[in-house]
Amino acid sequence: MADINVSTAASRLPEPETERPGGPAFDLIELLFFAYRDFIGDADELLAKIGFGRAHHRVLHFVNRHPGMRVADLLDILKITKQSLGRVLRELVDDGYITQRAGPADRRQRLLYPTAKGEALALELANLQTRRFVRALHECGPASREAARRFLTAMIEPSARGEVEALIARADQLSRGRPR
Amino acid sequence: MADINVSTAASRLPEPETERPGGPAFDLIELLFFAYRDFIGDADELLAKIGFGRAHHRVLHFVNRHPGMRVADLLDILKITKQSLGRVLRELVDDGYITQRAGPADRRQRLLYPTAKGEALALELANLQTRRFVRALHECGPASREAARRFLTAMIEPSARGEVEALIARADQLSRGRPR
DNA sequence: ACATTTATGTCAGCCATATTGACATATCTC
DNA sequence: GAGATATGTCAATATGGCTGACATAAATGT
Repeated sequence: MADINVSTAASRLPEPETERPGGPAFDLIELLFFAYRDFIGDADELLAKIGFGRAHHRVLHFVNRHPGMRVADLLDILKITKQSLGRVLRELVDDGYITQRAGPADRRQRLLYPTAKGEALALELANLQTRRFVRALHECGPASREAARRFLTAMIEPSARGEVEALIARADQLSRGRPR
Repeated sequence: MADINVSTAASRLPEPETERPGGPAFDLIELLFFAYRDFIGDADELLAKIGFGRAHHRVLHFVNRHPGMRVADLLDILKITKQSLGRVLRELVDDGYITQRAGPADRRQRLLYPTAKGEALALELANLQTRRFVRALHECGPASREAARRFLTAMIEPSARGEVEALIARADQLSRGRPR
């Protein structure tokens, strides 16, 4: 990052960088911006190698977390249209990362499952991002994982929080059913 | 969010949702995903009303934080090409949010400044996002602001951390020079 | 049984944001 | 004056969204 050409006289004060209590939290805004950029960047690199983008990542991630989910559920989580999902999902199916099976009770449904190949990729991507969390939380001390969980949860729109927590709890229970 | 159609039998265990210590941190990954989505969503709504997108937001934000910055610096922070910046910057200038002035020392430079209108919009956007931080941190207790800062900083790629911290410190010093 | 609704998919066209490559202009530096 | 630098612009392309319209199969309701 090139040096920003601002008044050279300004570069001396070593004061604490606390901003006015009532003012905008520019520091947090920017830290979250850059943190998220690097967090997502971990996956981007790997995805680019196989010709996929973030859209593929999101779809594969949620299908892997909730094997057997319906297309409608995926659309609802991702908040995109079925047309947008269409191409991405087709590519994931064509390349053998996801399979579709008719629902046992309702045969209109095309339930989505990761293949072994899909699971492997999803895990590889999650491991990359987990590594970043683990490193960061290690720097932040022992209780920081729960603190981070609480903080991130609190950042979610209150009206959506319940759904997100339920989503995570459901997936955790699913994966507890089929360990390692 | 529609209910995800998974085995109904799975929905009973009220166990703690801690995952295996060594496994992927799916919960954190998803919490950050949804937290960032809502964080950016605050601004998206306001931007949509005036026909702008996230690209405009990013440009306006950094120009407002570093008045007088060069185009090259902006490209470097945003990590986009000048062609991509081109349209967005032109629209911001045409609509009176940003002005360009030739550099006093080097007249090839087009230093970027927010107009009063641009400052107002940048502040409004930052206030929206700050409100979310304030609410979340209030839920997390008194020391959580510094904890969040440390956590988010730790999430940034170590090689980029110095630059980001310097960027924030420089902007804070700039704004300290022209209070409220 | 038939009409309607639902779950899914697909075609066509549009928009926003990014990319690469080539080239133009003004200005600074040696 | 030659060359490097800061910026801008044109053209073509990719990705990932969108809306609207329409198609098919299967479930549901009367």
